[in-house]
Amino acid sequence: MGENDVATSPQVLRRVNARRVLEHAWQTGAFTAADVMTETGLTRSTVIGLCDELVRMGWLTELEDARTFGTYTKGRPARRYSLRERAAVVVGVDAGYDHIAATVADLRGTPLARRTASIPAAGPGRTERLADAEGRRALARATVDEARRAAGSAAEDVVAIAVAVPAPVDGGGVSPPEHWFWNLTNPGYAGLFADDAEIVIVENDANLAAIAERSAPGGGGRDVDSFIALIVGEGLGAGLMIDGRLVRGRRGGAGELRFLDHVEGVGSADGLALLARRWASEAVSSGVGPDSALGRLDPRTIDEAQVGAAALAGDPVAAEIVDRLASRLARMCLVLGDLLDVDRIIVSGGASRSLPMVIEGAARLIDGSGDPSAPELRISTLGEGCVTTGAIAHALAAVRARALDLGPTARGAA
Amino acid sequence: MGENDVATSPQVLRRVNARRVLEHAWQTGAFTAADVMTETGLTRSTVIGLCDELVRMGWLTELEDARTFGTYTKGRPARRYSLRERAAVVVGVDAGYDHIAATVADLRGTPLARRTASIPAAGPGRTERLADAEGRRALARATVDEARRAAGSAAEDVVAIAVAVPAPVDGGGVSPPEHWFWNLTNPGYAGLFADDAEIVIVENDANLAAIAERSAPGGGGRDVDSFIALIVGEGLGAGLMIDGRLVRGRRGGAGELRFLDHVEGVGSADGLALLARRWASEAVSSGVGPDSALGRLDPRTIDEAQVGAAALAGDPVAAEIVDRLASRLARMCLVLGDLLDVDRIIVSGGASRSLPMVIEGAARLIDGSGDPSAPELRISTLGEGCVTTGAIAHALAAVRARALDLGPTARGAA
DNA sequence: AGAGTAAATCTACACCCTAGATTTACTCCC
DNA sequence: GGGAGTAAATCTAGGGTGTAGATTTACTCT
Repeated sequence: MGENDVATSPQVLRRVNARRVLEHAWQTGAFTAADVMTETGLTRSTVIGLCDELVRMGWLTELEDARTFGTYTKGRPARRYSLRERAAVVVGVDAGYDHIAATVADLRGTPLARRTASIPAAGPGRTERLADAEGRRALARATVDEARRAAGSAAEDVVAIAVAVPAPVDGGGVSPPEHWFWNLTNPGYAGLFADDAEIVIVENDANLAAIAERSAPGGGGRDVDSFIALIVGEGLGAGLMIDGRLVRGRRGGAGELRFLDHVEGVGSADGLALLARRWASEAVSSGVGPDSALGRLDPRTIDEAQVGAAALAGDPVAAEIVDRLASRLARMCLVLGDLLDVDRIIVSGGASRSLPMVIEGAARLIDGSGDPSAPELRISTLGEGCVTTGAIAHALAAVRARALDLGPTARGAA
Repeated sequence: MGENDVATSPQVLRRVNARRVLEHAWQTGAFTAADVMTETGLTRSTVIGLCDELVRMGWLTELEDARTFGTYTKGRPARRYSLRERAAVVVGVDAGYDHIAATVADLRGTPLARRTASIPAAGPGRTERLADAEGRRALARATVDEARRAAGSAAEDVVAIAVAVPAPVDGGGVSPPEHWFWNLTNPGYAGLFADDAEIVIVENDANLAAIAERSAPGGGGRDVDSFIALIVGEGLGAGLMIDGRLVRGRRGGAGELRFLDHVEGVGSADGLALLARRWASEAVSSGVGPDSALGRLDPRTIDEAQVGAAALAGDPVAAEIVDRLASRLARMCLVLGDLLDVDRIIVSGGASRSLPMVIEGAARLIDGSGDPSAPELRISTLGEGCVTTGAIAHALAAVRARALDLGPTARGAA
């Protein structure tokens, strides 16, 4: 009755081996049958059969330039295959509170085009943002479409979309309803893009940052499989990568840091940027000595970058703020490191660049704590695009996992 | 050259399907080929072939009493198979600070024999224990051997041993060297039992409690796959079961609660029993009113059970201690629940029985906190044997995972 | 004893992989 | 330019594993 339903049979083997070959292609660039043979232990006949099948499906291309390419020395030249990077594209969306960015990437994660849109503040006070839920949905869709067109891709080429939001997200892409901020920043993106791609993922931004760091050069890497990606900016968010996998929790809320309200020496989950501004503004309002350049700034528009710059220049008021922030961050990291036993905490987000001395100071405090199990604190090497990189990586991982199930319709023409 | 090494071939399928059949046997009791067919989608021929193979290996027995058993109505009676529960035994060891208990169980986890030994206190002050590392190793071995003999099992019948210790443990069964307590309570059990069974596991006790709760009636269960097992007694330990799997951390230290030192309203990772005694002793020493029965006790030997009993009897001093403990526990649970987004926190360990009002009080405080994401606090339904149950479950899980690899020598006579 | 029934067994047959012989497509060298 | 030499590709059994469906078997019920 069912045609391609159960099939607990030899055919399963074929699928398994096809996956292995495709996975090899994904990790390696151009390759020959011999490469796959040594890695998988399969016979040449089998490997070539599988490769041809994958070519027919559209996932691989045959390169046919063994000679042109320098590798060949003697003997019959090997057929060379490689992943068809442009068989489809994925879109990584960073949908923050004050901006939306969409990046289109090929199947290796190489960015093809990027479009960003910022959501303006309601006033100079920098707190409320203009766009409501509906506005955000429209903006997200427009930004994604623009990026896709800029990449020269058709709508059917998009096989996966991953959206990063600064809110907890459950397995179905839904954020808990209890917090207005979460409802605003995740206004149903899963439903919005449901028809645009076979795979649609909505995920917490810090979780995606953690995914990005896992494969980053200075990040998790092969040896380090327990770490936390901490996004510091206006707020705080943590992505928990423990034992090589993401810890999400019941409704995706693992890594929420409200509990810092109750931690001595921290007291709130406010971000470093927010606090730097607030403390600087307070200090200036109540008057600072003439040796501080901060005193010449307007306390209402003071900026965390200004605090960071002043601290670097040796300003005593700014230095004190940096110290307070550093000890706060250090305490936070020690607490998280103790409970979750991670090797490393990797900091990204706006404040990691505008206030580098805070991270450095906290790292020194942690090193000096004498705790042998204390985590190592690092600044992300990925910079601004950390979250987007993670979204693309996550989307690609989903594509890889389901590659053989995806209908050929979704993957452009051969 | 190698005989049974790679084998990326049809034979793999056979293994996969054999595992599926064996897994069915493990979950179901007596079964027929038809049962497996509906569950796996395999053909009768295949299923029967696999069953016969598993019988030959010793994992299954054929029952041959389709008629005797009431089930049969019409048609040719089906052959009935079932797991050979006594094909091997596993041992679960609860190696605490002040006691060692070994339970021998069959392949379904049914306990066959149990032997316990307590490690006496060095003095009436109840702090230091007599046995050193070497003494503990000897005692553990003796207790395991006695339990095994009591179960009527030969040494070769033991296929797996799981040891629960109140210390963090890494993947190799080793505890971090930095803490004397950890070195004392895990004096190299992995090496000690290495030759006694094919599978030797050393694991943190709270982690094993979490494993036990997962399959307990009131515990995790199918619907709840994020929860924390909290062991309260002299100290505190947490087993983190998030998204259906155990969170262990770099060196097994996830769930260590030293960070509570820095949490307002908690302040230390001391256990409820310890604090109950300390606070009661302090209160009595500094004098209590005549309406408190505690005043008649010797402050040096006062016991947490006495505090619990007094509180139940309405003693005001005890009630205040209980209240303090409850608010401490509630705060702790809210912090853990917030960071890890768990459905439930399940409390076990000595203090959950001697101080039930503390748990109840904390549960009320959490309910009353108005936090919609707050976890539900429950007392474990497993009682004393929680850790042992988890050790057995964990050992069995390991056996099931590797069943087909285990040589037939390890599994008694047919 | 005979009909009815459902499990067990038996008999193709398709698929997948391996192993080894053979062929092919090159380079290198005289 | 025409052989070695070489390593990949291809071809040809052959074994293992599953399904599908006809046939046989072991019962119960009448």
